[in-house]
Parts: sequence; structure tokens; C-alpha cells
Amino acid sequence: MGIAEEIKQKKFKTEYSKAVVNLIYTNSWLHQTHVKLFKPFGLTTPQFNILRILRGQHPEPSTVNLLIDRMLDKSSNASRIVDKLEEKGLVLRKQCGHDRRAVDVFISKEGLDLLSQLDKEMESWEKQSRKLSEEESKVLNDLLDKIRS
Amino acid sequence: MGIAEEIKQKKFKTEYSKAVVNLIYTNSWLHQTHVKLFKPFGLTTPQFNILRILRGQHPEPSTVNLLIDRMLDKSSNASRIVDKLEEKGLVLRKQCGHDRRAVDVFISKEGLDLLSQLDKEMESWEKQSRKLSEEESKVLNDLLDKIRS
DNA sequence: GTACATTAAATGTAACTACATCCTTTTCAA
DNA sequence: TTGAAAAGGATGTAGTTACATTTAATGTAC
Repeated sequence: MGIAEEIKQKKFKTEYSKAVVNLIYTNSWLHQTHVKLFKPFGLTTPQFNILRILRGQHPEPSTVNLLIDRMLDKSSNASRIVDKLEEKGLVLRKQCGHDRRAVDVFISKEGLDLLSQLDKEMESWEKQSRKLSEEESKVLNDLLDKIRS
Repeated sequence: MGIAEEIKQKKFKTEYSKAVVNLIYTNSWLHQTHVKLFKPFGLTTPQFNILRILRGQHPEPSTVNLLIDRMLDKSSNASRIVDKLEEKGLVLRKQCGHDRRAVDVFISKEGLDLLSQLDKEMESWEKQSRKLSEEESKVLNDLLDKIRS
């Protein structure tokens, strides 16, 4: 079912304005599936995102500023997300050696273990529900990059 | 700049998993621009979305359930968004004639006027910042529809 | 008609986001 | 060296979302 039927809007002024709506709608759809996927593991989507960035840096630490810089959703509060992850024992905070304003954030063993479980979940979800080929995905990536350019 | 450079993630397992991240990131980018666009008019993005649905139905009313059904972001609370719009005089609520549980929501003259102002803003924003042709937009729409299929 | 399930919407609440402000440390110009 | 500006992060708060519960009206089986 196309976006027009989905939200019962018959006409769009241009294909582009339809694409803008479609992007928002598809993102919302995707977000719902992620929420359902992460919930059994007690993680929200921003928490998952931060954990993945930390793993990307591992074993090097990340400062909070680096996390903000790389977060997908710039609007959420990195400092407080790290609070939550720390409470759960998934990350560690240490004062940075050479700049005492900065904080080094590390992913813990528990964090890495949780992520590797989630990797499996994500992978099997992708396999099951994936509708695009690699070539189609490549085209989509190029178009999305172009929108923001 | 492609998504990989943008969030400094060098490698993705598949083009599809890259597209998933790209979709989230691009949506966030788009959301920021909408927030900036609507702010001078005192509207949030869900409020704008609800107003547009109401205009689509106008002069027929919409029930709250219809709004929920068509909202782009299913997670937000339609009833409370209508509260805000009502406070601002942009919509009216009336008890529905033949089902007294239901509420008919109408867009007001003020609401229509505000939207037509915003239309102009949106249009000039689209003209300025638009990077995709109609054909490219069409391809994007098809791919997004396919992801959700 | 009466009881029970269902539906439409509103509301309570805990958590989260958005944004401003604060605190501490660092930088840098005079 | 010292005082102002800037940077990194934490925190306060108002508003919003997520989700469960409540209230009221309708539908339905008996």
C-alpha cells in the first residue's frame, strides 16, 4: 500500500512534497518496530544508539561531545542518556585525564554483551522483514544523501 | 556528504542497514528544519500535522479517532494536541450529533488562515532547499513504500 | 429491559525532550 | 598573572510523549 492510501491523502502538490510526508511516515513506522525490538532488553532507541557509538569507539572512550556529534537524533540529551546507561551498568564514566572538564565514557562488558544479543535480534528482524535488495538500498541511500546535500 | 562521513561510521554490514540509519538521520534533519519553520507561528510539528488533516476534511469535521488514524506520528496524543489547538483558537470541538461519545473537530477560520501562511513558507522552503527532481522523488516514494510493504 | 463487552475520548503519571542556565575548567589576550 | 571569554558537561524546568486507567455512551446477548 502506498503512502497516499495509508494516510488517505489523495493528492499531493508534487512528488517531492509527497516524499517528505512519506519519509516522516516511514520513519515513524521504523521507529515503532525498533521500540518493540528493544523493549524486552529495557533499552530506548536513543540509549541503543549511544551504546552503538560507544562500541564503535571501543576500546577507546568517547566524550559526551563526541556522542552528541554522532547521535542520529540530535535533540535528545546525551548526558542524561549516559546517566540511564550508567545506572544499568552498561557504561562507565571517568574524568578525562588531560581535560578535567571532559568525561570519558566507556561501554562495559555488560553493555557489549547486551549489544551482541541485540545484534542477533536486529539481524533476524532484518532478514525477516527486509523488502529492499542491496541495489535498491544503494539507490535509497543516494537519494537520502542528496536530500540533505 | 554521505551518511557515513556525516556520522563518522566507516562501515555498515549491508547497504540496507546503512539505509535504515540514513532514514533515521535524514528524518531528524528534516524534523529540525520543520521545527524552525513552524516555531515563528507557534506550532509544533504534530500540531501542524493535525491542522493539515483537519483542512483535508474541511468543511466536514474529523473525530479524534480519524485524526489518530491519519497522523504521521502515531505515538503522540491526538486529544491533547487538539486541546492546544483549541486554546489557540485554531480548531473547534463539538459533540457529535449521532454518537455522543465522539467529538467533531473543525478547523477554524484562524486555523485556515494560519495554514495558508504556512503553505507559502513551506513552498518557498521547498523551492530553495529542494535537491530532488520529480523523477527522483518518485523513485524515493516507491522505495519508501516498498520498505513498509 | 438489564448486564456485559466494546468503543470514543479524556485524564493521570512517569519518563523524556527542548531549551536555558549554571558550574567548573581551560584558553587566551592584555 | 589575571580576568574575560569559551568549552564541556550537568542540571532545572516546562512542555510533550508513552502508556495505563477512567468515564461515558453505545452495542449486544439474553
